[in-house]
Amino acid sequence: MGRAPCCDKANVKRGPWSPEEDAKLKEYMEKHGTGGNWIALPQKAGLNRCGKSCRLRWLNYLRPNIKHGEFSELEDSIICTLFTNIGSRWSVIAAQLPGRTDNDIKNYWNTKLKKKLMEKAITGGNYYANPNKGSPFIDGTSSPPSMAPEQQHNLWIPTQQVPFNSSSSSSLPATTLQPCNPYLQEAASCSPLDLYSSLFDHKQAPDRNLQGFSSSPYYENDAIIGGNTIPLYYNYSTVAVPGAAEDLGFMYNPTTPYIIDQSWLDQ
DNA sequence: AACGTTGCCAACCGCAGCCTG
DNA sequence: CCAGGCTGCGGTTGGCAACGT
Repeated sequence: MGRAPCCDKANVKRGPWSPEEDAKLKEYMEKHGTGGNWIALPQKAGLNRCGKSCRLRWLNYLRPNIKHGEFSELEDSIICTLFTNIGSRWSVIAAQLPGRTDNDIKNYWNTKLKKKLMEKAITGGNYYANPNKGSPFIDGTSSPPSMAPEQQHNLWIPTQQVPFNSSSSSSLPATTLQPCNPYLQEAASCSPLDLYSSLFDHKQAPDRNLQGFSSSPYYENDAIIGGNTIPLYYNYSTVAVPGAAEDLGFMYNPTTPYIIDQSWLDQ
């Protein structure tokens, strides 16, 4: 037996809300709240809408203190860092940004922020050397190597967190790697297991302590989410780079998710 | 001016997990 | 313990506006 529908879809209004409907819902909510039952609410409020639709409209648009409009640099930073750490858990991310809804953040990420990061990645301004580790680059400089256009398609952004600090890769969820270069957009994907294996095997690093999010003087602010402490502004991760003398520490720019240079993996 | 394309965002959908009887 | 109902979540879609040709 299938699930009973939450409402009679054929007989409820769908699509954009009218100002009158908004006013009815707002008035009802301000007087009575949900009463613990969204399904029954539309009838009580005199709305010909599905309860789920009412809930969504209230949470994303009508409830007090909703912030609309441009996201600040700080908000960008928080979204990017949390996305890097916990993936697309928009409700958790929204909980850190007062006045923003998960839907807003999701839309903002999908339409603007992700693109912004991709472009930033191409410019090479995406990561910094850890001064305590010396230069991470073969040529001894502290800046990332400049990338020729033909190399640029080798940058990838995982669509969700790649847990470097996990000892077991068997339970990793499927993920897609998106090319950073928006102009090439080559079809590409790999499982996190592949990526994880690459990081270990190709760097001959199983005995090395690849760690993410260790305590670090670079953390300026932490967020406590689900009992875990997550650095809000910087991630510090140790990876082994072919050709380098030792494992290298990178500080990732606060507005940059993991950037995996495919050329590292192919050596 | 007309048409096609792209970007944006509100809203919908289906699923998982929680709650309750 | 179990089944059904409800809520919350994240992915996806539809439609409108802006932009490009």
